[in-house]
Amino acid sequence: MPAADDAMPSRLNEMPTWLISQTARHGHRLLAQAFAAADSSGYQYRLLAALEEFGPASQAALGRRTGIDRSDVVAALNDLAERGLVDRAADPADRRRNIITVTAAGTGRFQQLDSMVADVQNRLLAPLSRAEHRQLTRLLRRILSHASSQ
Amino acid sequence: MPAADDAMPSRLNEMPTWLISQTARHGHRLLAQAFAAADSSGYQYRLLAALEEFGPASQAALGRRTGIDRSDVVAALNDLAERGLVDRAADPADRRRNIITVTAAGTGRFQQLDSMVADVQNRLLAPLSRAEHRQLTRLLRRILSHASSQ
DNA sequence: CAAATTTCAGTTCCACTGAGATGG
DNA sequence: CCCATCTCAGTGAAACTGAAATTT
Repeated sequence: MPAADDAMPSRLNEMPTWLISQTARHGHRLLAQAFAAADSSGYQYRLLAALEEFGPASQAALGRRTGIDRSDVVAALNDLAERGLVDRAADPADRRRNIITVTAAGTGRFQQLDSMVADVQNRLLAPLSRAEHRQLTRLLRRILSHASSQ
Repeated sequence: MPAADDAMPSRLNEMPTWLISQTARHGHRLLAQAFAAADSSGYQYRLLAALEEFGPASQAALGRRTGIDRSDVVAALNDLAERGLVDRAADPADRRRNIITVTAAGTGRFQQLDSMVADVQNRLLAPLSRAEHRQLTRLLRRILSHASSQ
């Protein structure tokens, strides 16, 4: 975090990578605080979101959909399962796989986390108008789709 | 990194914090690769930039100006000093302090790193026009100045 | 045989914390 | 006595790697 009382090198404040990473840091801090206060994590939220949207899935599929590493998927699902937010069951059709399913409690939890996350978005983008908000997401999506097509 | 062949939960792709952090990740990867190829680091670049712009300074001041933690400043300056890119000298006026000064070699190195970094900016923002480029930095600065005034 | 899945153990990078030693 | 500075050691989160066990 740049100190308020000491000027940053001016190069940095004009540099897109710097502005983007500072903004990402700030957003990440807001999210981390919110998840910690809810005794949860970004991994858990992302896994629940994938399960809500696509239905039951194997752990490997969840990892691919959420961009979470296979090892971290295991750990986050252990936590979700201990809390009764998801069920883990062997797949009868392919015994290498576990099929992960959201429980009713998991759906409730997800909705709670989801509105918390939406609130963070609003706080982060508070200084922007709706039009600017859309402008920003449009520009970022352009950069990302160009990046992934490389 | 989201897999190309598996759809992300649509919520995530509409979420500003997500888009910002993915973009930051991509920029960070590009920078890390470039710095590694030049056998340097982002910390070293930031420290050299602060020294170039503001002149000799104590380690604590460098840390405040660059947003680098005091511990990490020590380690990065050790590396820069070993390579003869900066000089460390005790401050005669305040013997708690080290005064850090860039050497001529350090200035040359900085200019080399600086053009490398500029190249990364251009590659990251390649899909945007100049006007969009300015638009993006303007929006991010608005978010950050609002964030730091909280 | 090769390939995919789950799991565990460990690594790397970055930001940060705590504490000691020195000095103002 | 309190505060600032420099340093070292270590912590914690996030992303990742390697390899073993199982199954396809």
